Amino acid sequence: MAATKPKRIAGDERRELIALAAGRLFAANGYAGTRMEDVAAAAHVTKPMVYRHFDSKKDLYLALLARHEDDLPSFFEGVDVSEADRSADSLVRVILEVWLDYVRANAHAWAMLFRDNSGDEEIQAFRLRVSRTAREVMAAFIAQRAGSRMPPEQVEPTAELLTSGLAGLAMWWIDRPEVPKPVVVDVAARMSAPAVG
Amino acid sequence: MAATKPKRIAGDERRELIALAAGRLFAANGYAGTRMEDVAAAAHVTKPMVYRHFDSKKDLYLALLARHEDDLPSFFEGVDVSEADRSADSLVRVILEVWLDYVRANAHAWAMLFRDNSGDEEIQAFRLRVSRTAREVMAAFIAQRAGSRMPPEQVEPTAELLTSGLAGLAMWWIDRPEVPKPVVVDVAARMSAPAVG
DNA sequence: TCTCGTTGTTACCGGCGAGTAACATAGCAC
DNA sequence: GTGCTATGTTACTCGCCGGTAACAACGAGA
Repeated sequence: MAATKPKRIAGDERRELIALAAGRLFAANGYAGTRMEDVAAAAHVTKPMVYRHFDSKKDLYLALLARHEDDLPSFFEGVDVSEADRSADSLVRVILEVWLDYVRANAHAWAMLFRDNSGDEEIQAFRLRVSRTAREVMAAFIAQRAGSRMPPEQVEPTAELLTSGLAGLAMWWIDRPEVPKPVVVDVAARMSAPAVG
Repeated sequence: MAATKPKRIAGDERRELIALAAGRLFAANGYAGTRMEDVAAAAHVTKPMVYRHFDSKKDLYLALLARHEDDLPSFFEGVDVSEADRSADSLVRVILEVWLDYVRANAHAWAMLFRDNSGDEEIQAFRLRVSRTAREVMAAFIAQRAGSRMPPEQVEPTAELLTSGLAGLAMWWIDRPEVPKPVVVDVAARMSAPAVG
């Protein structure tokens, strides 16, 4: 739409443009919620061009996931490992900083790898609402218990970390019936302590 | 297939059987990965029966989500709030116990509300692999830093809680560009401390 | 026993979207 | 200029699956 005349572009370059567009769409709308025609349109091409570069929709999606997976370890390279002069706490903070930079710079990749995505807008909205409620309940609890010891602007992100972490821990436990409950309680209690201890 | 003769059952009862079967399938295979015909078969009925009780596939899915959402607060009722004689830490542990009981008893509901589910088996497998790798890396880090202070069987669940929590925190931050990075670093560092401090 | 509403089935429609065949042309090699 | 290949398009096919019409029979109540 920028150019009325379809511009001819080298294959490898076009492939990158398609991958880029597809990454955005998949991250935003999920696998089922993204149509190949949309991908093509977003890359300013038509469907057969997409299929010239990727065998199938799943192939395209998995290719993107694989690429992002390969990129992941690269963020470690940013960590300055001259930790001799660093306190333990300081090292962790450096790692977290680099990690957050990576996340910001690769939001699409992060979303594809870790964000939930049913593909349906209404369902998405419902789950967002549930998550928000859980976060609010948790935030209220944290504010009540950690109150004065935590800056207000840190309450919500702390609540998000805890609810997400506990939800993940729950799934982990569901998949491992052999793990005794006290173990999980101990873990959850210890990790919750900085927020609600 | 148990009975060769199709058994006649009261409407409300049938509706519950369909909801139950659908819950299992949706939790296991996700929204896109579940066909209405499968739901019907799992409830030992045919498709039109499902549509007699639920207007559409989405209606069925949302009805289940809504039901589970309504059930959620019920687990709080199990908490003995006579906290006067309880230490702060003990109260948190009681809450966690009750919560875990709820999770075990309602695994399908929990999975529908919080588990990611693309619907495609291969994609699912890929994401599981990425999560497992992340958990392993984190577990190694925790073992190295918290080493002697943590029982070995608690390392993996702790790693799972942290990776899930940080992934969630990252998504939260991506959606809120206005939040300054130091806030997120502070939160992540404080909450990580019990594991890697 | 006859009726009628409820429970159930078989056998279909229709559309959406993944994937493709066949054709068009830009532009480099010579 | 004259091919020849890589890049691009139009215009389809086709299967899957959500949803439905039409019909069958059970069994409670008269």
